[in-house]
Amino acid sequence: MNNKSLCPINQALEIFGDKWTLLIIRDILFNGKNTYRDFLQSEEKIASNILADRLVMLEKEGLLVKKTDPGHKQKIIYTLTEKGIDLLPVLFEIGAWSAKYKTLSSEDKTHLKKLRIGGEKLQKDLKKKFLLKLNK
Amino acid sequence: MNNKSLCPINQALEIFGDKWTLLIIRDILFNGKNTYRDFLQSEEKIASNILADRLVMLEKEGLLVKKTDPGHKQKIIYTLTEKGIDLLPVLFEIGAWSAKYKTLSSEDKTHLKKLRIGGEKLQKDLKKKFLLKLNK
DNA sequence: AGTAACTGATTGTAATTTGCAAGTACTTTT
DNA sequence: AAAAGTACTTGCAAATTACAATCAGTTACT
Repeated sequence: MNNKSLCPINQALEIFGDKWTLLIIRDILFNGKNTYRDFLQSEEKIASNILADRLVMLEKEGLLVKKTDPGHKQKIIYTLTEKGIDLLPVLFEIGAWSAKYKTLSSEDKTHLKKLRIGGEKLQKDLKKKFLLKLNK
Repeated sequence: MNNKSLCPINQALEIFGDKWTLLIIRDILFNGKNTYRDFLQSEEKIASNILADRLVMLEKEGLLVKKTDPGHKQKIIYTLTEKGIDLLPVLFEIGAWSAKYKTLSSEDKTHLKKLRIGGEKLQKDLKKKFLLKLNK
């Protein structure tokens, strides 16, 4: 499934047009996860080989970087680059769509409502927060 | 790959989290396509069995409806429902992301620039246009 | 009326991707 | 020294996708 076209939608889908990639990015952006274990343990139970594959791909594509935790040689912290952080608006719109058409848990509903009310500002703040993480 | 979780992102991805579904919707929304042949002939060369599968799924999920062309019994016109049309913001954001990070054809670049300048208004107009199509 | 082209599919088979369970190699904790 | 935690890797079965061919009804042409 390689390079079907130069269409912007298609080019984007060649990176995150699958069932798992955006879930990993969601975990980082909304659920505070940043290690292999974190991702493995998330609700949807991604398989370890798929996870490894996607992490390599996302790094290759420049959406995230690996950093070893200082004082914890074995631990690897996955951090989004700006290119990755900039998927925030995409995830917001997907969330908004689900909020309108899917039955969600009341937890998710209030969470999404907050996001909708916060809107632009909240997205900017979130982006700033992750850019800080990236640069330290 | 069924019902991994109730997370809004995941629920959405279970519908359009693959390489093809959003391309079909893009074709309808941005490229004026609305028949099986149209979709088959688009740049990325979707296989006919995959296309058939996705169209059935999208109808089942309520994102599009089939209408037979009056005066052309064989021809089936695929039309987005509001649920489908409401993926417009998602596609916009994906386009914006690609505009920032991918090398695009100059054609696509000017197209996306127009969309960015048009912004909200353009999205509203597009939605109205497709709602009209749906209701006639 | 007969034939060719067009329509939305379906079928069969090979290639690819995913899912699952187990294992590896190294590090940190106890 | 042993146990638990870390990021993966491996092997194999199952599911999905890709590709080419075919089908059956409809429309257009002569």
